[in-house]
Order: sequence, then C-alpha cells, then structure tokens
Amino acid sequence: MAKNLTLEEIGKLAGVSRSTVSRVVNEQPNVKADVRERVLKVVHEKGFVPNAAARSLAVQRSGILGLVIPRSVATFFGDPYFSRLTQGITQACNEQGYMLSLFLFNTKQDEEMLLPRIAQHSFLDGVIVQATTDDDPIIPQLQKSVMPFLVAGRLNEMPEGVSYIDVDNLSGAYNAVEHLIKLGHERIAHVSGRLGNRPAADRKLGYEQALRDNHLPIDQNLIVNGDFSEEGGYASVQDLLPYKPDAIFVASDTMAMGVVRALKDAGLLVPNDVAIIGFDDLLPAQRSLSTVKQPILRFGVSAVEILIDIIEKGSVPPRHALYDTELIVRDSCGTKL
Amino acid sequence: MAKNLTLEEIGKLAGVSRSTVSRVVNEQPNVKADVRERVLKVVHEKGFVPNAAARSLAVQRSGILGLVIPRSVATFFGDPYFSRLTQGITQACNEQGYMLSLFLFNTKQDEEMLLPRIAQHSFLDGVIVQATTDDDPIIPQLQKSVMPFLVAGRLNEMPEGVSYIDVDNLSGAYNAVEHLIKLGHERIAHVSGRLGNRPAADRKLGYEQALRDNHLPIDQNLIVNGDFSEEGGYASVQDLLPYKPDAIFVASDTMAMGVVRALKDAGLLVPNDVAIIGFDDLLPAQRSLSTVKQPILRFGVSAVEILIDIIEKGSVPPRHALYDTELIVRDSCGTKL
DNA sequence: TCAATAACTGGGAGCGTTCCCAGTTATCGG
DNA sequence: CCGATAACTGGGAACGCTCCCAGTTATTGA
Repeated sequence: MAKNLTLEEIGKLAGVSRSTVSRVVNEQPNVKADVRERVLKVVHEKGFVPNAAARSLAVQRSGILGLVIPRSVATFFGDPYFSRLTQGITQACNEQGYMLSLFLFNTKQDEEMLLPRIAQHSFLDGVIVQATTDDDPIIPQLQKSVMPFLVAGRLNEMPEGVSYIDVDNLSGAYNAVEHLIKLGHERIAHVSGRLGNRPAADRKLGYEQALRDNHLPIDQNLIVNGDFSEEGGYASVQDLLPYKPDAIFVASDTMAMGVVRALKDAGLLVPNDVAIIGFDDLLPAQRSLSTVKQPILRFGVSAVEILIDIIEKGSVPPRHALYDTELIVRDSCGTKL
Repeated sequence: MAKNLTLEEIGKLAGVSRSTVSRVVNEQPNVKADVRERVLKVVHEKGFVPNAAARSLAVQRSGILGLVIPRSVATFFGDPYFSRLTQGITQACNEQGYMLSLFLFNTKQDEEMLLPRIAQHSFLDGVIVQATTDDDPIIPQLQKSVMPFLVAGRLNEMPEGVSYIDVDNLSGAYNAVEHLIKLGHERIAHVSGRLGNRPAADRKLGYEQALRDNHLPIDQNLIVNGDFSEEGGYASVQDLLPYKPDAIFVASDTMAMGVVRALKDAGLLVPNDVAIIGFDDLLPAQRSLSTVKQPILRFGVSAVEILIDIIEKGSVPPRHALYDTELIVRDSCGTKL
C-alpha cells in the first residue's frame, strides 16, 4: 500500500474516466450499475482515498471544524468539563463526517500569531469558541471575518448577532436553592465561582432569585466569592461558619469537595448539620454529593450540529440555545423535610 | 474584511506578479527590498492569508498533525493525563506552526470507518497514536500505510520498527519502592493498575525488582490488582490489611486517594502507620501525597518534535525515547529513617 | 421502427498555490 | 564602459479534485 493514486489512475485501471470515478466515490447517480461495481472494486483494492487538499480546493470547503480554547481559559483545560465537552464534540464530528482541529493557546504570542490566521483559514469551515472574558478580542475578530462560528458559553455582555449555546446556569442554581428551601433550610449560604465569569454570575443570580421568590432575606454574610478551586472552597467555609448556615449551595463540585472537607475538619456533619448542593456532576468520585448536572456531552454534540447548520445556511438570524440542567439529589443535601 | 483574496489579486494591487507575492509571503530571498515592502503592505492591509488547500495541493503537505485516541483508551480521556498530554502537544504544534487534529473514537463503528481514512488522509502529515491494547489493529494498519506515525506509550509487545516515546515507568516505580526501603519499610505492598496494560505492568516490575535487589521477599499477598480507579484503590486495602503492610506503593494517584481514604476509615494513620507513594502527580488537589511525577507536558512536546523529525527524515531507524520520572517526596511517605 | 427523451460518460476549465525556467534588470571587475 | 555574472521578476505547468457541458448510448411510446 504505497502512495495514493489519483482519480485518473483509478479510472485507467477500471477502464473509465476520472469523472466517472469521481461520481462513484461521491455516490452520485447516473453511473451504470456494472460500471459502478467495477470502479468500486478497484477503489477498494487500491485503498483509494481522494486527495483531501485537491477536493477542498475544488469545492472550497475542507470538512474541518475548529475548537478554540482561548488563553484565558486554557489554564482550566485540565478541568473535566473540557474533556467531556471535547468528547461530545468529537463524537458529533465523527457522526457528521467532519474532522476536528484543536486550538489551545498557551501564551499571548500564540494567540496573536494564530488568531488572525484562524479567522481567515481556508482549512476551517467553522469554529466553536469557548466563551472567555468580555475584553477578549477574539469574538470581535471573528465577527469581522467570514468564518462561521459559534460561542460555547456566554460572556457577560454578549455582542449583537453572535450565535451561542449555553447551559441555563441561572435556572439550575434556582432549582437547587429552591430544593434546599423546600427541605426547610433557611440560612442558605452560597460559595460562588470567580465573578466576572458568566456561569459564576448566573449561578449567583439564580441563588438570589430563589431566595427572593421564597421571601428569604439575602444576607451578604452568607455569600462568599470562591474561585472554582478545592482550596478556595475550603477557605470559604471559614468566612461562613460564624454566620451559621444550615445549607450551602456551592457553584462547583470541585469547590464543594473543599467545603465538605472544611466542614468535616470543623466537626460538622454533612448533611445533618449543613446540607450541600454542588454544581457540574463531572466528578465521578463524588458519589454522595447532590449537584446540578450539566448535560455537557449533549452540549458538545449540539454545538457541532448548530455550527454545521450555520455553515450551511449562514448565521442570520443568530442561533441561540440554552440547555437545561438537572438536579441530582444524593446524600449531601439530606431530606430534612 | 470579506472573502480572502488570491496571490494574483494581491499582486495586481501591489503591481507585481503572483510569483513575487508568493516569494514575499514565504519569506524567500531574491525580492527587492522596496518591492517586498510594497507587497507586505497590501498583504497586511487586506489581511491576506494564502489558501491552505491550494498550498497543500501544490507542496503535498498540509501542516496538520493528528492525535489518535483509540477506542480502548477513549473512555479514559477524562483522565487528567490526557488533558496534560494534549496541552503539551498543542503547545509544540503552535511553536512549530502545525495544526492539530483530534481523533477520538467512541464506537467501534467510528473506528472502522475512520481509521483507514486516517492512514491514507492527505490532510495529515503524520499522527501520534496513544498506545492501546496489543490486539488493536491500529498500529499494524498504520504500518501498512505511508503515514508517518509515533506511538505515545508502549504496548506489551511492541512491533518491530515502530517509533515510540514512553515514560520510564519501571525505573520510576523502582525508585519509589527503593525510597520506601531506605526509610526502613519492610512489608511494602503494591496496588497495581489494570494488568495487560504496559504502564501497570512496568510499575509492578519496578516494584518487584526493587524488592529483589534489596533482598526483600516478594509476597504475593502484598500485591493486589487495582483498576486505576479511586474505588478500586479503596477496595484493595481490604485485601491488604490482614497482611499488615507498613507501606504501599500505589500505581496511580487516583487509586492512592482511595487507598488513603480506606486507611483512614480503618483507623490507620498515613504516614505513621502506613506510608504511601502514588504515581502520576497529575492531581493538583493531592498536596500531601508523595508520588512519582511523570513529565507529561514535556512528553507531549517531545512527541510532536520527534514526529516532525520522522516526517522530515523518514522513520528509519525508528525513534525511541524514554523519559525519566521524578520522585516527589511529600508527607504521605513520612521520614521513618 | 424511429424520433424524442432519458441515462450515462468523457474531457475541458478552474480552484489557488508552488516550482521552474526564461527573460529582464542591476552590479561588478577589469 | 562593457561583458559577465548575480539579483530579481513574470508566466507556464502541475498538484488532484469537482463542475459543467457536449457527446454517446439506451429506453420509451406511438
């Protein structure tokens, strides 16, 4: 199985022309059954695969999608969130016959060098961009180009006309807190994620709204800003303890692990003394943690499907999709009722 | 910034020919300084990026590398190992001016459909394949093709002539166990990874050899087969406890977490009652766990560099590289001395 | 049986580069 | 100041595919 042949050469072997071979490999009609079979035989025998570069040049599409992880979030690439998202995206790519290219930026240089190229790159039919900080120039840059793109997640300020898909963090948080309220908790604390970050902000909003709707006071002493890390979760408990919360809604499972550890170290029992609900459900180890599950895999699959739709039909009107979360009740929030 | 222009059009705007523009954008010599500048100006103004498909067709190279995660390991893609590896690989790709395409196989169908295409794909200059099970047909398939490739990790039986890079699991394990021996431990247990898996096998071999070299008996009761999961680690302790180990070398940090948890639940103190050394050092949360650190980031970077070398110079002789691990001594193995 | 139509097939042109060669202009030593 | 050489520039051909059109063969109805 040496070098790949060309349509022309396959044609010669099968006694037909380049065009007919092309029709056969692209499964087009108007080829006599016996001819088709004869060509197919040679194609399989020789393991012929059409030259992708030549095809791309001719049809002006590459069949490659890009996944862009901006520098500001690349440090969190180790987060299981991204593995799961990537899995969903590759799964959909495989199904739809696309290739996936990964752009992970480590340094500012990387980003400055590569971003303009990505926006213009003829090898990319479209890109999925992980949402980043509001001041990141990447989305404006893509908007100026003709590259079809879709933002995964949202910014605090989402520019007009940009397509995005996101998880409904607000309602997810709302439901979690409402569940705690229904269980009879009244001093419900919140450990937020790093603010300035849309998911963190939305989860906090959901928390506040649930309290408000249920006529519970919003006590700033019961709200502490975490940073999405286990250590941050641990530390936040010190600030909270003097105000005696009977439940804590934590903006991520990783932080929730820290919270649980701190509570244990302080001699408090979960859920008896303090009920906990986390967010994400991405940590397989956390078998006892109640949490708000994000449908990340499906999210990744949808991202690809929507992006392909944008590629084929254009991005007007912009697409917006919001995915529901699911409250997973396990041991850590008890059943105080 | 509408659609991209062509060399020809840029040339017209700058008052030169296609060829000269090509020379300028490819930084070739033999262009007069003022002409070069004039062309560069137009190029920047118009944000011109040469058409990648056309270039690939002409030079017969795409500038794209593939990273193949076979189905048998795809389920572990969530493992921080892969995020880290991917980070190293993308970093090197960015530096070397390559694009990275990710092939993650979820189903058998995926694999059967896509693998033959990958091996023949003109969009790929070469691929890095994550090592898989010995019976996986993927490496033989690549060997039959002309696609340059490099295996990341090793199989138990590594086919002749295949290039690979791996971490020296054996010596890493050896050093860890020797450290425990130097600390005075004599009943050193081992929780292995899933056997049939080369890293797991090598770590076990290193453990056994260290014992042998230090004239300690190899007690089968002190060896239990884990599965690389936290739960597996937890469970293994039940089997070990009756044989009163004073130290445990665990084949992964994730399992080590389970081991520590089980020990705690059994009322035993780490490191006072039982010393622990893990393997990987990929879990940021494990601040107190002594472990054998794998240089994964550098590993990923090297993988790309070696693959590029293979692409440029051919794969004879096959390249082999083995990376040293580093013993990170923290609290969990104490200082029994 | 024959024209009209449908089904099939082949070859030219074009996609946007790079490479090569021929032609032009600049440079230099004697 | 002029011929030899070096530096520079432009255009043809090729990379391997798809698309389109023209030409050929098969099919159909009256």
